[in-house]
Amino acid sequence: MQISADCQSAPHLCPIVVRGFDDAASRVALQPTRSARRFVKDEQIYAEGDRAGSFYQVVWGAVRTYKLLSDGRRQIDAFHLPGDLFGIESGEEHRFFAEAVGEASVLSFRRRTLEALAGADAELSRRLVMAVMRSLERAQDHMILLGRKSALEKIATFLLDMAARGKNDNSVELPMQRNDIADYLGLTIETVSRSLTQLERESVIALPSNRHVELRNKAALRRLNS
Amino acid sequence: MQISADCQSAPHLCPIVVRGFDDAASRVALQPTRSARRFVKDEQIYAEGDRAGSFYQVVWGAVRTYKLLSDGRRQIDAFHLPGDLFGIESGEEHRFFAEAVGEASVLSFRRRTLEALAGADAELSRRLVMAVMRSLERAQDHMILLGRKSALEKIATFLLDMAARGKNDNSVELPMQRNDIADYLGLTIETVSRSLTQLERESVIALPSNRHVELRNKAALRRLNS
DNA sequence: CGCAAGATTGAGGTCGTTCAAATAAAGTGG
DNA sequence: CCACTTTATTTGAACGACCTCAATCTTGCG
Repeated sequence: MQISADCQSAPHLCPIVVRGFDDAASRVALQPTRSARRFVKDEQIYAEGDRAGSFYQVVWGAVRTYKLLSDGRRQIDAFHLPGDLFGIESGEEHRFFAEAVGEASVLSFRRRTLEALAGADAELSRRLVMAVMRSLERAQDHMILLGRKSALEKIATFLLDMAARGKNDNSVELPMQRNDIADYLGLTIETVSRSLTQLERESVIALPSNRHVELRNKAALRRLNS
Repeated sequence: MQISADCQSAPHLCPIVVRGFDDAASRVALQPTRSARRFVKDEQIYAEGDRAGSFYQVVWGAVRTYKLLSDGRRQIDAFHLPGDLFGIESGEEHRFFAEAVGEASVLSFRRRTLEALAGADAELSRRLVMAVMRSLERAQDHMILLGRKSALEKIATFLLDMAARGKNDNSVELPMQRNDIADYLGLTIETVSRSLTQLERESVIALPSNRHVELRNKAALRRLNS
């Protein structure tokens, strides 16, 4: 696939640029193996233990990566939105499961290609470090949430984060259902639901529909965010 | 400071090699700014918000990195043992507090020096990615612990991890106190104490002293580990 | 419309916390 | 080395936040 002006007319077929990968050199270096692949809701992109021959970038839709305990308990470590890279590994195997949250379009890149190019291109390599570092920072921020925040604080942090990642600052379109939110925040669906209801009762948010949250009182959310 | 044969006679003055940084080139590249600095128990190495001009390597002792919520709740994200690097940042500021757990000796490296060298040395750069990736993997494993494991499972995982990192597989010398374990596992000191006591009652471990744990039944611990 | 899946709500239970007290260990100065 | 203080750890009892189980309500979709 060639990166071309078609990206204007058919953006879903082209790699979305992310901070740190937005110059011409990187775009060539990161040329995907083929055009974007479409996944249906809950379709698996890769499984834990799969050989990590590729990594991925969300074009549109959302992707969840998660781990499972032997008895089925699930911890979602991240939601990946358009532009986000996921599936980069240091070892030979994927350490998570990756699934489409809803319908999603995902580009894949050959890992060996990037490694070869990164070996020759120090700047690209430095940028790859930065991309991984950003994942690390997200993971680290999530640890204090999981370990030390109350249910209400978790929900507040989650909503503010989703708002910051979306287009509109005060209106959040959630790509995932309660199920996924619960497993991301280390809660049950019931507690997620009750917390959202409570915030709505207190007029901190409005819930016009299941997937749509209006942030009415961001100051209150920020106070909960600590 | 020169890397020399003195490292044999006075190892605490020399950079400890870590996997991925153990060849001659890396040793020169990672030449520390000065000899190891010694920190007393609970002494701060850097604070959240400090300019991240250096990063560090533990020579001996242990270091904790942690975040605080506004009301003082603390989440320790990692314990750093001899050989471990910490304090590598993608931005300009440190995102954690770092303190010596007990008495500790720590080497520091100028960040700008490494960045310059990594720009010229693709291999060193690739290894830096790997080092950061290993941190990321640790953080990701810790998320499922914090979000989905019970107190007993958390303690079991912690003990097995400490055992794997230490010299002796069945005898763990803990460098930190209950306080730190609690804030690492997202528990209270009381729950940590009760969980350890319970494992001792069940003869899964023995506690000859506060800081010393003998793993008597690793199979049982692994079962709890998931 | 009718069904299945998702979300909410309620009631009750549980695991981990909180608060309090007792015990043990580690310093400290004589 | 011992008495004394301080700090760390353990233990107990009661509470509470979140979970579990169950029922109801809502939404989405053939």
